[in-house]
Amino acid sequence: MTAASDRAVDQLRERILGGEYVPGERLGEVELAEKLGVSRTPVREALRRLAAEGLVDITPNKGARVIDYPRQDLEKIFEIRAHVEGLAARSAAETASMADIDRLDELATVLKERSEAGDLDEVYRLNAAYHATLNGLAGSAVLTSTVGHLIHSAVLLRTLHSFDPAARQRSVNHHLEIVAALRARDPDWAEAVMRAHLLSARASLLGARRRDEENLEENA
Amino acid sequence: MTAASDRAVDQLRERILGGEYVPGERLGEVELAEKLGVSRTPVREALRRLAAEGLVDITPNKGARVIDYPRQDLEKIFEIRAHVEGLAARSAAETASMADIDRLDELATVLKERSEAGDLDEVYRLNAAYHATLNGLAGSAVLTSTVGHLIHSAVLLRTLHSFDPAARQRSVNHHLEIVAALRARDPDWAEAVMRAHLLSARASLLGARRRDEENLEENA
DNA sequence: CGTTCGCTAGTTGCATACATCTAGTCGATG
DNA sequence: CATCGACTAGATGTATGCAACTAGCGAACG
Repeated sequence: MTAASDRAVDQLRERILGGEYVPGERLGEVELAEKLGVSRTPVREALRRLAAEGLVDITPNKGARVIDYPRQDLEKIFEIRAHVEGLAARSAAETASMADIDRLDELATVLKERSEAGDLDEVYRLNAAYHATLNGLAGSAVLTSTVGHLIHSAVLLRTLHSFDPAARQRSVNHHLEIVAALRARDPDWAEAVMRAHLLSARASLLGARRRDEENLEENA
Repeated sequence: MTAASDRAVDQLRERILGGEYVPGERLGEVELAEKLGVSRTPVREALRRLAAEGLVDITPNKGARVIDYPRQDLEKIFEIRAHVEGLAARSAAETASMADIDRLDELATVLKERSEAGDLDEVYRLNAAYHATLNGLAGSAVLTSTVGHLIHSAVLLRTLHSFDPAARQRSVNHHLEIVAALRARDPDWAEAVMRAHLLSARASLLGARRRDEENLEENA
């Protein structure tokens, strides 16, 4: 479970989150083993671990596929995140060090730049890093791993792609405002903004779905 | 990942949750393989899956141990559960069928009996079943699996053992009240009781810790 | 006497061979 | 001609052998 298996997990995760494998796509063991230059054993391990992270779905005797959540679940994910990450933001406001907050500030600032430049891929990465960092500051391994799964599922479905420019700007501002709340050591404020941030994302998602359905009707 | 591996997972989970292996205890692959009558491969699979469920902790090249959360994390777990299962109760109040509610009612009723009879082992089992059922009613696989991990960690540490009789009776009453809220189709009520239920459990936990520390001082 | 190096036993990680299951195709039969 | 069944290729599941790593002990050296 060292070199080979770890590398397999990292590479697979990156490829899945990077969109190289689309949701629902089959992930054959032998194919992956050849592509990664290892035997099937570490590949199996990797697939099991990714299943644990919620990135792939394994059916006995039938193999692994990239997970494909229904849209409804995705909305639920944002509701849960609104609560759980709200808690994390609250904790962070109470315990984070100045160095931690500075790091978060840096992420939020660069994120704002990249967003204004229209570099969506980088916005993804930074957004994930921002949330992962903040959740880590809550200082509870349980909380971090809990939310980790949820974030993966969301990134997977390219949530941000559905954002219209106005929503994206709101999102960027939320990130900065949360940093301000942390600096002010104000748990209530931090929690409230984080909740707003994620519920706003959820709303954008609903809007995107409505647009998708309308487009479908047009093309029908 | 069929017969052998599944059986291994089920047996190990039962033994861990049943307290046969205590937190921190080492879980050697060969030993388990012999005990379960299979080879090391399915045992390894099983350990990885249990790690995914949050029941064991695997360190590369050093093997698996039963997980051992610090008390602090346990409190965090109940905070998160209060939020997430609160959501689940809300959803259930909106969508559960009468048959579902009857099933939950049955569980809560038997649980009350067993609690009054002092049968704590059975109370554990029924309590876990009650929460698992209710979370399942929310109709979101994501939510169910998210909370599943959290519940495992809690059961693992024998939370209920720390309950004094008064707290246990409160807990039993909460279960029944939630059923009533579901029958009334009142999401707000259901959510509020569930939150109270879990925050009450968290408070009992804090009380138990205080008692433990006092006992330690006495024995010192 | 304490520290460090090397050895050894035991465990985990990886690769490979074999067993079992699934799905698709071809052919036989009503 | 349609349908059912057996066969076959390809995949996953399991077992086992070998390699690499960890930890613990003991002896040699400073």
